[in-house]
Amino acid sequence: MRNPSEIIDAGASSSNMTKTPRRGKIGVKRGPWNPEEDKILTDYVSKEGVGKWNSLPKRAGLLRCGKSCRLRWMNYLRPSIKRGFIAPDEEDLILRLHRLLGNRWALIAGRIPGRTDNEIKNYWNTHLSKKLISQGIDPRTHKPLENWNSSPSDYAAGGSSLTLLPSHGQNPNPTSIGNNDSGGNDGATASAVTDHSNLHLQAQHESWKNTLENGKEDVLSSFLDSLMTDDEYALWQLRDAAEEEAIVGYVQPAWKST
DNA sequence: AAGCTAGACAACCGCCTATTG
DNA sequence: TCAATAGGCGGTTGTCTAGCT
Repeated sequence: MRNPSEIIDAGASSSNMTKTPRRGKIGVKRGPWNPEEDKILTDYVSKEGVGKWNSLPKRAGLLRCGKSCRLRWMNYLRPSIKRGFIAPDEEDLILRLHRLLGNRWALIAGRIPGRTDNEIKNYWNTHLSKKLISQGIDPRTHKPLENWNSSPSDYAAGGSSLTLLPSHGQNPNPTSIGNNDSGGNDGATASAVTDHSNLHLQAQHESWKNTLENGKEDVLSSFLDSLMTDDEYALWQLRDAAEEEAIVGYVQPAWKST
């Protein structure tokens, strides 16, 4: 949160303001929203609908920039938003999705009803990344940290129902889309990626990556839906979808290439 | 009681992409 | 085809608050 709301005034200077904004439009209020502003925005959006954010403040009578209005609505005022405690199953889903998608917060939030990208991003940065680190797992790559020398029992610490080590005996540290380009500590885990199901998961990720890059959002969507229940099922679903939609040839699935 | 510190998270910023004229 | 604009996203900042010393 910021200072008590401030309005950027044309005559303001760094000497007579408690804090000089890094940048700001004249006559635009910044900082925390108050209940009156929330009500104005909520009333306006419920009457007129969302969109045209840039002109909305003027039309609604708010001294805010359009981006700020949009953010406030999307992250806090939308009726569908579920706030507060993140349940263990939600946490587990966030971890699974992050392992696949990396820091694609909006994409992750889209699969978790009632949660916003900002909320998930904050939760990740303040809770989950630290939890993974404490368990010797790199939160960016989901691979074991190098030089992490805690005892194995520490992996079990944490107390939640996290499914950090996926069921079905899959590779616990598959490549994380978008975050694995640097290579890094592959040596520590290379030997682990040997069994059949691990190959399946690798194929799953590779294929999904290709799918995303080529805009097959419908396939991606069904794939992500299936993540809610079962990774292995997800693999088969993706595979079937890829075959049916003739992605084969369009994008060669990883399981076809071996 | 006062000061300090770390955690939590709302809000802002800059960049990128899509859309429109 | 290009430029302007709007919308969306991820990274980061900075304040508040609770817990500790």
